[in-house]
Amino acid sequence: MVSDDRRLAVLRAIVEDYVATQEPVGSRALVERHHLGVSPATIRNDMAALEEEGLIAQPHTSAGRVPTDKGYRVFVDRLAGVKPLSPPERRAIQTFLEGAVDLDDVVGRTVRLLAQMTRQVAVVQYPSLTRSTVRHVEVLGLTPSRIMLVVITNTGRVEQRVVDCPTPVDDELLADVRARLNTCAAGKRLTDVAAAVALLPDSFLPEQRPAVLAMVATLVETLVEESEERVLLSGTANLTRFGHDFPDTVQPVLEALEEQVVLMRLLGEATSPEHVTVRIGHENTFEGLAGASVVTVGYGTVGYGGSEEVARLGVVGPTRMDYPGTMGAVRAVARYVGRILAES
Amino acid sequence: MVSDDRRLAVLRAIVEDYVATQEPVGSRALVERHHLGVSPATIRNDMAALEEEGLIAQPHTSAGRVPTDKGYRVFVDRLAGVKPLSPPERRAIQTFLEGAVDLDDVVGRTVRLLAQMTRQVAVVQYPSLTRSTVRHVEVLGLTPSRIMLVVITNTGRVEQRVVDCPTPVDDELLADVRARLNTCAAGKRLTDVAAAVALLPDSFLPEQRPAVLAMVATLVETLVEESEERVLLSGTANLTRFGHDFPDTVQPVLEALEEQVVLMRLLGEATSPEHVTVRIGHENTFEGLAGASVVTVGYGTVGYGGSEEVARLGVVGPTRMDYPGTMGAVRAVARYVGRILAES
DNA sequence: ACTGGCACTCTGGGTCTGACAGTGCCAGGT
DNA sequence: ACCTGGCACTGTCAGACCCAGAGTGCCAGT
Repeated sequence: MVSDDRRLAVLRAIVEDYVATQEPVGSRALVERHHLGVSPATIRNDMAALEEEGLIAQPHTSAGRVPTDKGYRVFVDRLAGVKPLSPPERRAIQTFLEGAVDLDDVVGRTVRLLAQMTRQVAVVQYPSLTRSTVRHVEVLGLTPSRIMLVVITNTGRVEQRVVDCPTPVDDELLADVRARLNTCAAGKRLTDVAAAVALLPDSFLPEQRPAVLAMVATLVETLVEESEERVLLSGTANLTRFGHDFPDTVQPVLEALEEQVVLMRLLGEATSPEHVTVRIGHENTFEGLAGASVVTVGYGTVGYGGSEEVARLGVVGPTRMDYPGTMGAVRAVARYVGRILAES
Repeated sequence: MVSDDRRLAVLRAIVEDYVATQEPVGSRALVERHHLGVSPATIRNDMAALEEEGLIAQPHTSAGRVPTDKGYRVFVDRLAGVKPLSPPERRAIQTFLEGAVDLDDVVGRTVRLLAQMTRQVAVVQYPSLTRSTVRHVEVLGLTPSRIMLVVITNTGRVEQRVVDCPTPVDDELLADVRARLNTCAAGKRLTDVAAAVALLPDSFLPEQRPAVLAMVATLVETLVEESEERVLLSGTANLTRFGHDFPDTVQPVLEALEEQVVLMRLLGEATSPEHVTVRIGHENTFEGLAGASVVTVGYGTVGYGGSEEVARLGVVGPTRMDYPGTMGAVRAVARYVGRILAES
């Protein structure tokens, strides 16, 4: 059918215009701006059909049409590509990220960059502990019975925890534990460390065992707990830009973004780890985000023979967002971050 | 003068009512709620005098009066005390904070707690590096020419940085550097470390010197740079609660809060380190915060013979806030955090 | 020094109106 | 079978208008 093609063209035009103007778009404006070679009346028929299918809706009788969540879905899936960035933009990303001095700085710069580029709220997950490996375990005596454990991962992340040992630990034992912990754990994936060190205490003298047990237990606990990973947020001020229909829209979003758990779910629920994932409006499981869309993608170290995803990043914005542009920005930033991480 | 006393009482009543109702308060309502034993007309005279002094103002002719920034200032300085918390509240603080497992957790819990208690935006500065001391420096070889430095402070904070050395470094040299760095730096205040390690490279063999120099330089740089300290933020959703006169009020505040620099200034500009400091409206140097008040206080380790301030925390809210209550909450939280930090 | 009374002024909310934009449908043309 | 022009209909939005209410300032009286 010829009309099916045109209907989709109309949908695309509606989405584009609505995103640009923020106002319901009518049949006349449509034929004027997009040089479809037909009359408004014809468009109206197509619009009626689109509305029938649930892809667009009108706020009230005799207002223009507005895309529904489902309409955006079709737009994203079938009508829009990912808009690649211009070379200058790419250069800007690269130079900005390359200035970072450590992992915190990389993540911090990334989140700010993303917020600024998309003019929306950006979310970046710290590189995952569970998928990365242990580079080194350090054991330090603070006092005879207080030990500090420091774990350093191959992504440059550092975790530390203080342990209260039941019995004092002398320097010799300390060095011993350090050495043996490292032989057991170094190079292992964090998820595998628990198994690797499980039998370690047995190889120590009985009177040393309680202290060693405490340390090992804390180590394992640290790795497990911290795999509830941290996320960084930036650009909340951008939310106020669409503050016309305020607090109803912004308040729940802000609240959602303050909940670590919700954030993690947002990032985690991606269907495909590799490609840019878009969740539109009610597709979000958290109801406060019913009016928001989330665009995410995995990023990670690429290069060691195949890409391995380490964590995710993305942005949160209103359903009426520039999907191609946002997806392009998110994807580009993810690639560059992955590259930076791989280098360090 | 007897009337001077009453005038202040009127000011207090106006502030309290306005904070409670968010609406301009008139002479009639005043005499009804606060049983001042005089007639509205008398109050009106007092109000006229207060307005003369610039302590209150009326939004338009024939509306009630609203406190000015200057009025709040007088209220805070002369009329209001710090409202102590109830014992149950104190217990709640304590148990909540005691559950923390490491420094990040302490700071994270603190900021969330403060936001929740005051129902405003909370800001907590990480315990300062510059005022704290080095507990341990760890030097790790990642590859022969890539070294990772890890600094652990007495507040439990960890900073790490990767160094690219001009020449390869073998394990022996590594151990040597580690040992000597620690003898030089351990126990020193971070600000003094630069001086303490300045001469260190000279004691190494000429061919080792470049590598050692690189490490020392990075170490010093880390300590200096990171003393631009980090701050944590929570409760931005609370801003929407007074969203009546929206974006104009909230937008600049959100923007200000995203700027690390502004945040640091906010916390840093306190006049007195020990006591709760309140900056009201235009007293804030950042103009985006002209409609906001900032309540801050220093916190730190107490106990080692005298209290030493380590960092600051506080909240940001509208000028029309409950000052006594907010000040009480801020002070109480600061005390408990200080105690927790001292213990660990 | 305080009070009651009075005239004045401004805001806020309610209703009403006309202009406007956009639709749905129908009848006619290709 | 599809497109088009025309027309009647419907809802929103902005402006005009008005009234009631709240609050003030001032003055004369106690």
